[in-house]
Amino acid sequence: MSTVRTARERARAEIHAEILATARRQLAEVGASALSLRAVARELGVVPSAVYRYFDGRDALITALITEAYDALGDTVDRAADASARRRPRGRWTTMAQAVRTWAHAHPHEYALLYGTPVPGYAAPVDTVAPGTRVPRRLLAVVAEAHAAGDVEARPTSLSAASRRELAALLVTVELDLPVDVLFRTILGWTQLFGLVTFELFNQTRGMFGDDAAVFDDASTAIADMIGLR
Amino acid sequence: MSTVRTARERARAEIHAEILATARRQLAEVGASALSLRAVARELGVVPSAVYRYFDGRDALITALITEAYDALGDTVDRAADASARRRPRGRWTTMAQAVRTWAHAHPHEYALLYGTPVPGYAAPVDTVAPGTRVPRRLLAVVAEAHAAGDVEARPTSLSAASRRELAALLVTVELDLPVDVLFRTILGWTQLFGLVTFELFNQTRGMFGDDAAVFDDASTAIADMIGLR
DNA sequence: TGTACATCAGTGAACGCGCGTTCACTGATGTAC
DNA sequence: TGTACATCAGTGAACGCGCGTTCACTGATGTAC
Repeated sequence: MSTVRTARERARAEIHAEILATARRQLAEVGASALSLRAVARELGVVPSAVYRYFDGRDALITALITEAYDALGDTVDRAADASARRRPRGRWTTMAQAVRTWAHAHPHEYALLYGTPVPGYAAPVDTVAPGTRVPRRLLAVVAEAHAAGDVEARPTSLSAASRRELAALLVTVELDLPVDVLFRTILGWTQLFGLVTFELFNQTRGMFGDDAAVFDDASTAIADMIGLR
Repeated sequence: MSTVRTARERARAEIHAEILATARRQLAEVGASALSLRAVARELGVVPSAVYRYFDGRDALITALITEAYDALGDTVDRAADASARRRPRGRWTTMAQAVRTWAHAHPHEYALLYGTPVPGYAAPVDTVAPGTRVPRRLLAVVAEAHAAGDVEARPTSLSAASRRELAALLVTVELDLPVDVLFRTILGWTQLFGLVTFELFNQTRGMFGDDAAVFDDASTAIADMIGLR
């Protein structure tokens, strides 16, 4: 019950971290679907069953990696948003977009784990939902700040009654003061952004452009304009 | 050398088709990464090595499935484009978008095979590239028709010199007469469309809306507007 | 400070599973004369 | 029309692999008195 950690506790925390780090390394190398508990144990120089002292099994390991990855990307986007806090909303958006793209290219397998085909036989538990919403939440928050400052152009967007209802409900959930149209366009921007990154990473744009980065640059600006950010 | 097919030839073609059909069925059930040559053989009531008479191995089987799936989606979009040939470009676009979404929801694992995480250890051979470009080509063709008919709004789009160069080169490749801006916005629309469908299918929008279809409807219209289709 | 007991990290062996691919073979189908 | 040979679809057995998970165990660390 003391705050002093015993040697055992310290060792435990350390090895827990080492397992995660090794799993992360292997994820980066072979991808999620080829990630194996046995291989992690092997690399750590430990018998496979030993890992069970720390994780309930392979699924628990993957869940931990998903959470970690969502948080890593979330931190990246937060940093981009914070660093550009004094810039115009349009510039903030493109800064965040760049951050997402750069992270994705630096961590393709982590990105695939989050935004690619769901791992077969694995059902994401509730624990991963909250970190998974960090990026869209932050994007929305930045747009909401811009809106509050009068920096989002009004722009007529045709929406069905059903959509308006869905979007209004969502606004209540995220607790933001935003016109339904702006929320809608921001969601479009969010999906557009990740659609682009996914296409790039999964080779759908293969050979389309010699310089993907340049096109992405203009694309993220175009998205900011579409949303109406000034 | 005769055009009359021997019994052997007919049997061969039939079994080739049966293997593919079984593989397709299993793909739909368990997904690409869990697709197993042995399981296919088992379901066909044949010994695993027998499949090698028809396909060079698991990768060849997957390649065939990818090609098939691209063509199935390509046909679907072509049909949507043809069926809406007399409508306004804006309506054609949303019709095609709906077709993509409907097909994806009806064939989630096929969709994942095409647009999800690349299958680990599998390198898509050149054969799959051509069918893989059918959809974007057709989308572009429809926009080009609209442009020729004066049904695409001019709209200033800021593009870097590098992007303009890339896009101009692409225009030459696809052999279309289209302003660079319109090409750019169409590509954005294409990625946006698939970004939406992917997010929906891979559960990124989980619990965001009660009625995804309604929002998608408005989204595809918004994309058509963004492109400038009348 | 020293002893007796409880905790728990890591071992080692095993279970049961499925996979892709190879290879020598049998026996039916097709072909040439 | 009938025979001899060539082709080739499918068999059966095997190779070698790796996987996740379980369980009884040993021995070191921690705790209570």
